[in-house]
Amino acid sequence: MQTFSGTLSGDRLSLNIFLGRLNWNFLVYLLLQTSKTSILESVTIKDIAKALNISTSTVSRALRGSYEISPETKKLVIEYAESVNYRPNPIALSLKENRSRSIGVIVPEIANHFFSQAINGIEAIAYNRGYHVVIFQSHESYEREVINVAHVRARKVDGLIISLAGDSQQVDHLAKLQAEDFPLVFFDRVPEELIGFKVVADNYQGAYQATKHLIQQGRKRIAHMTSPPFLSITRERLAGYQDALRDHNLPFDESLVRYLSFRQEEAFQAVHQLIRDHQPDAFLTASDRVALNCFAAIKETGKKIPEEVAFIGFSNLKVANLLDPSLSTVVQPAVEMGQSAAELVLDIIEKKNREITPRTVVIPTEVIVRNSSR
Amino acid sequence: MQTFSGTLSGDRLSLNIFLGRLNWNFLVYLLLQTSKTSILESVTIKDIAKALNISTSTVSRALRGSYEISPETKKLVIEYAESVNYRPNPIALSLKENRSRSIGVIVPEIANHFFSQAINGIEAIAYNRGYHVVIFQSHESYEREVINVAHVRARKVDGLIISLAGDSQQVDHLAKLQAEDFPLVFFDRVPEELIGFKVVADNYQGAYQATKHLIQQGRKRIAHMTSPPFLSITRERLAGYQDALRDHNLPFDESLVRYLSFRQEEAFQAVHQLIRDHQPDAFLTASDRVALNCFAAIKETGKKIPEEVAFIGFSNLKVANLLDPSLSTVVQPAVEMGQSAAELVLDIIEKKNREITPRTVVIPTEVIVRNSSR
DNA sequence: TTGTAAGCGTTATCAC
DNA sequence: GTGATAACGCTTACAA
Repeated sequence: MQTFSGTLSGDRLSLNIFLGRLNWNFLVYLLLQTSKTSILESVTIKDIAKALNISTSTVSRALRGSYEISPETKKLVIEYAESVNYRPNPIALSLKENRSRSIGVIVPEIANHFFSQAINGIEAIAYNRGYHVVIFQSHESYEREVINVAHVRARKVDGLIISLAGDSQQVDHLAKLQAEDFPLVFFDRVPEELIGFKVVADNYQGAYQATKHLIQQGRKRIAHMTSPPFLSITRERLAGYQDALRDHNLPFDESLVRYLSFRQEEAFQAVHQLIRDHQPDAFLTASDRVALNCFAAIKETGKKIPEEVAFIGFSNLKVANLLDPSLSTVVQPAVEMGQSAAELVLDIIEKKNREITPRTVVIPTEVIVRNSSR
Repeated sequence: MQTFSGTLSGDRLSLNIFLGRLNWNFLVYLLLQTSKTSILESVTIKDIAKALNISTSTVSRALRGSYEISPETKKLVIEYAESVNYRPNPIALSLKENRSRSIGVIVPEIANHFFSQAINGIEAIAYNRGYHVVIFQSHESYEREVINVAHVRARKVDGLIISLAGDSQQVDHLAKLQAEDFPLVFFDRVPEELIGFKVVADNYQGAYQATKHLIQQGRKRIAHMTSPPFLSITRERLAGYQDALRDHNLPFDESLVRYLSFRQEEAFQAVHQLIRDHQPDAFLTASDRVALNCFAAIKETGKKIPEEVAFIGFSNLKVANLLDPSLSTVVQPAVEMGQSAAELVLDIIEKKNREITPRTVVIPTEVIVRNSSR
């Protein structure tokens, strides 16, 4: 390794060096054209440095537009980089900077319109702000959720948006993240026992308005088919349902409430048993999945909707609408919730220094009534 | 930087060094207990090496169970690593090995049961074989697809499974991947102009059987609502439809065929116009999305299904079943297709040397008839 | 059996 | 204004 600075002079020598550069350039150019460009390996900053006979640091600085590089060098580097289709290696960057310009999302299930639309909301915001989104599924299992959280951290995502698995009653793995100041936003299915950043739908109002609507339709025995009792969404909706009954002087009958997991047979059994033993004249159902399961179950019993039993579910507008335009719905504001969660987590990531204080963002729900005839 | 090899001798000096080691260990141990374990940074091989006063290479080898390490050292390292909850940094590994033990999946839309279930199939296989799955959406846009392909490569995924965007009539970006010998499997929406690895449903048979069924029900004017004409799935289904008509001596009436994009209004208009001007007595519809759009549109016209018009669509069993148990379906074998694609791409990745020759895997479809009464 | 050092692609900190 | 060098975490020749 030699440095010639100050020892080089005279036309002849410079000329040689100049020729040397040209040859070198040409050789590298050929190499790039053949092996490099066409085979898997991609162009690196080093390749550019060699080709242009300058140092990698200069290339790096030129590419990031550093002020200390001369305009000519800058131009040369940038144009050459473009010509060989240089792309910085995000993995090398992640290793160096210990971050990945990406956020993780853990949802119970992707094959669920609520979550897939929420992901669309998240992606829209994330991409606008220069982040990638990496998706993980817990499949409603606590264990997989824990594993996913570990992966998310190993992959050095800069933040995490999570909706709890139906199974997750322990939240130590998340408390630990919080303790480490890792940017974390809870989404839809949030843990009540942790304070932190949360984005939820206005489940209380949704349930209240839907119940009120059913009552105003003259319904008196409104069944409430809902999710597992330890989820906060369950409790909020139950409260809205109860308050609406109370405000309209109807009794709260516990035997009209059923807590369901997400399995289909369970909904079938519960609906059949209810209709047989408790004569409900209306159903208010929770979440996308539960709503669909119950809707199918009711249809199967042969009861006419809405003539014999009214039906209104928390669900995705699109799904409900497409398959039965008469289906009234408490719209789950999936996309908006996703957007809000993404904005929140990115704000936390980027303003890491000036602390933001934990807060809960409540996205309004809307009750869409499709068929008010009885 | 100094080397003492050969210059160290004498009891006193060794003793000092030994004491120095002990102190150092203790210090590092404290550090690990406090800052390292509890704050974001995770334990590295270096930390372990320091703590145990051995070299990083020894640690590395011990952890991967190399035969050249003494059993005692191995035990020591492995136990210590466990005790501090060491996890190898996958990013560093990716950088070193120029691969990531992950496969990319590009689908048009995640909020589509066919694709989200296919992803479930892919994930199941991939995880079993120690790979991660990274999901990208093209949102039916050619441009986004090209960008996604670039990202996929930058992220150094080891292989790619792709279902073309509704928009993608050019496939240069994929031909390029193929030319570079990048492990690539086409899935469901495959390019006809490229030879390569493909996994598709048996669309021809599905359409043939469904049409045959409708004919046997006494239908004579069967409309075919399908996807854009340049997609191979479209052509295959059309062929099945035509052949079934021919085999049963029914005329093929071009005015009963409609090519639809994936937008809802389009389906509505087409259905209304068909019913008004061409009196179809049955509908055979393509893909999940088109099927649902058309089903909703038919319902809206007020025509009774199946009394006035029969309906059978290529769709996801679960969706169709849940929302209308009477809906007959050509089942899209989403999960199986995903599994098959994953197996294929992993085989290609892992047997990179002994070449596998391109092939097309055809997954059987099944026609499920739900309501045969007229 | 173990240690040293180079390298994966990039940037930051020094020099000069 | 530019170049050497170290560092991010890990593996692997090559030495010892």
